[in-house]
Amino acid sequence: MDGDGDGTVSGRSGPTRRRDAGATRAALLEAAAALFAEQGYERTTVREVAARAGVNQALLFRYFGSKEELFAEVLAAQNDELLAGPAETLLPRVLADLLRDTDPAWVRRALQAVLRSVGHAGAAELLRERLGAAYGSRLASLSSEPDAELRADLVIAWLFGIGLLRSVVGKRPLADADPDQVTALVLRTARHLLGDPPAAGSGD
Amino acid sequence: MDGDGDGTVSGRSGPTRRRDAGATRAALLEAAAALFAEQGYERTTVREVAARAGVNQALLFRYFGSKEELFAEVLAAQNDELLAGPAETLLPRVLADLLRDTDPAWVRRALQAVLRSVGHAGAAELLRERLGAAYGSRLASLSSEPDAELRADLVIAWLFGIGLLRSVVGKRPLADADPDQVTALVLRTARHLLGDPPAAGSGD
DNA sequence: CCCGTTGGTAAGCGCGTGCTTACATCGCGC
DNA sequence: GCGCGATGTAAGCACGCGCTTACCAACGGG
Repeated sequence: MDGDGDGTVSGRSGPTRRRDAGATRAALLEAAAALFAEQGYERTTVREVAARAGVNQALLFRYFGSKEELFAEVLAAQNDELLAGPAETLLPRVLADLLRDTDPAWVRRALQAVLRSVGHAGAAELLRERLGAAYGSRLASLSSEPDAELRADLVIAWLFGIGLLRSVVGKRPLADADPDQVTALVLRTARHLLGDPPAAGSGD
Repeated sequence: MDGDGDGTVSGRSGPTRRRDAGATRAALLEAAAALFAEQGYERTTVREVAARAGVNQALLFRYFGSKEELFAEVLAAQNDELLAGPAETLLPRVLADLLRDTDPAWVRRALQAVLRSVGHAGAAELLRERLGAAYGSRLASLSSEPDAELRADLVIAWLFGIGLLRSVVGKRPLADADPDQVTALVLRTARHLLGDPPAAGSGD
């Protein structure tokens, strides 16, 4: 920052931020997750992500290789979070995530990102092969019907539809509804669809 | 097609197709509807639409003004189709559209187009202000619960979620499920959620 | 037949996108 | 202190996008 350091000769003035690769990388990841959730993959540009992270866009490519790989890492970083917990608490927890009105931690916004990015193969794959598969097997374990897996899929479809209609589309009255009221209706109806749970201790 | 008509001087060889503005316009509309349903708005380029319609892309702008207006016309052209019929047949009919496996007439593919284009304001508006509002009032009329409108919204969310998970995401077993089986499950469960219909003839 | 309007074409424009390049400087280990 | 690799910067590239322009010829009416 000495007097002769204004670098106007070539416009290459070098670093003005303290160097911290880890923080830079985390800032990009968080900015990307937020923007993908708000706008979806297609409408989010790498310049926007870098600006929100407060870094130069070239760093996005240095740390993540491409926009595509950044998206993959955003999804992967949130994958475990979305799959945590046992089957019995799955529905209330996913509903809580979907219905939460205050700004959640970015790690909880994956569903919004993928719902807004369904045209992207990576998002569709996450919905189908990871979330869908994991949610499906857990929800099916709550039903003793012969078509338990199909019923589980219909519940998953409902969850995603709720997220879509409330947060992405903004349809009232669902968009403004009291989360507890929605949750109560959904849990009761899902219970009806799934039927009785398998007997836990009836085996001889 | 005479020997001296190879037009290599300026590359402006003039028309090679018989002129029919109406057919051209319809071809563009149909091609756009199909591509928007397959790929969503963002990933569909005007060159693709024109190529599928078998016309020069400049005609897209001549007849529709912009890609944006083309999309609006595609949605508008399918709006009435999606809203036809009374409340009692709404669910079976929308489900039939969503679950139909053979290539439907393009006019019936609006839901897929909008589900794949939810990031686009026009699609979101259609889902919210037109389809959502119309479906909502009709479904709410099938319920005598005090929160009938919210329950109707939850049914709409389900419909959209089913379309999303089956056609856009391709999640099995829902993607491969027998339409009649799905319809039976959904109708029964929706009936449970909506509760008893209003009394039709109890007034004196 | 002539002329004006209409519909079709090829080529090109301006801009924004994802991505790259070259340079500067920091920070750490020796 | 020095050297080198790591990290940050500004500028720029190649390409594709939506859209425009200029031209040609078909078509229908007078």
